[in-house]
Amino acid sequence: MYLQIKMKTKEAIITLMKASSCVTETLCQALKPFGISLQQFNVLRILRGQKGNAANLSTVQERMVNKMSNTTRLIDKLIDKNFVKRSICKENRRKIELFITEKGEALLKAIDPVVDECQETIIQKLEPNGKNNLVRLLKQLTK
Amino acid sequence: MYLQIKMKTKEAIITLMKASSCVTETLCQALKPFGISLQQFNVLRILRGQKGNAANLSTVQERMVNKMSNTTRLIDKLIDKNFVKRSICKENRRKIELFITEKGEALLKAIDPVVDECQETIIQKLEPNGKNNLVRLLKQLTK
DNA sequence: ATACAATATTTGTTTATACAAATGTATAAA
DNA sequence: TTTATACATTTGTATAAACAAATATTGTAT
Repeated sequence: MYLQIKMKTKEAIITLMKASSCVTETLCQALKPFGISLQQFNVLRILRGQKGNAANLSTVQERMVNKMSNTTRLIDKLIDKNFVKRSICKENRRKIELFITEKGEALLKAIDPVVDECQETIIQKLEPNGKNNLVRLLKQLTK
Repeated sequence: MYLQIKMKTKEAIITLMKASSCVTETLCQALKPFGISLQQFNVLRILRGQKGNAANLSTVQERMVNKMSNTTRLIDKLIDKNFVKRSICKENRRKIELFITEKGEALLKAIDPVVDECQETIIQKLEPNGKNNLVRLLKQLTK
C-alpha cells in the first residue's frame, strides 16, 4: 500500500527526468547548426527580452533555467562570437551591463522559427488540453 | 491567436525544464553527503535491478535517464570506489559484465530512505491525483 | 583461410561545469 | 579616515561531458 505510493512517486520523478532529457536533447540538436548551446541561447533570449535596457549579470543568473555557477564564462563565449556586449555600470562599478548586439538579434531571428517548430512538434503529442494541465502540474512542483 | 498557442507551447517547455532542473538540483544535494553523483546513483540502481545477473555496458547505457557518451568512465569511478565490479564476458569477449558489489548495495541501502523522502517531498506538492495525470502527460512527450 | 563489415567498448582531446577563493567596489560603523 | 562588512563579478582548479577516432572481437561473405 505505502509501497505502491512510493513507486508512483519514483515513476513520476523518473518520467519527468526522461521527458526533460528528451526535450533538451531535441533542442540541442536543433541548435547545433547555429553553433550555440542551449544555455547560451536562453541567455540571448533573456537579453533580447530586455528590449534595449541593460541586464546585470545577477539578473541574467536569476532568470536562467539552470542556475549555473559560472555565468561569466558562458557570456564570455557569447561576447567572443559578438552576440553580446558587456560594459561596466557607471552608477555602480561592481555591476556589469549586458546587451544583445545586432548580430545576436539576427541570430535569434534565424533560430526562432526552427526552435518554435521543434517545440510545437514536441508539445503536439499531448492530449487535448494537455498543455494547460501539464503547465499547471509542473508549476506545483517548483514552488 | 496563433501567437497565443505558440506562447503556451513555450511556457510548457520552459516550465518542464525548470521543474526538472529543480528536482535534479534537490536530488544532487541529497546525494552530496554520499560522495556520488546522480548519474552514478542511477547506474548503481540499474545494476541492483539486475538481481545478481550481469549487465552489459550497452544495456546500462540504454536504461540510463540521460544517455551519455561516456559510460565507461562513469563506471570507472564506481569501480574506483568499489561499488561496482567489471569483468569480460566469456561468451563474447567484446562485451563486459557489470555487477554491483556488496559495498554498492550497502551504499544504496543507506541512500534509499534519503532519496525516497526527498522525492516524496517534491511530489507531495501536487494536487490530488496530480501524480497520475502528470505521469500520463509526460509519457506522451517521450514517444 | 582472408578480407570486410558490424558490434562493444575504450581512449584522446576539447569544451563545459562546479565549487571555492580571490578581486574590486560600495556601504556602514567606529 | 580607517576598518569591517556586504555585494557583484571574476579567476583557479579539479572534475565531468561531448564527440570523434581508435581498439578489439565477432560474424559473414568470398
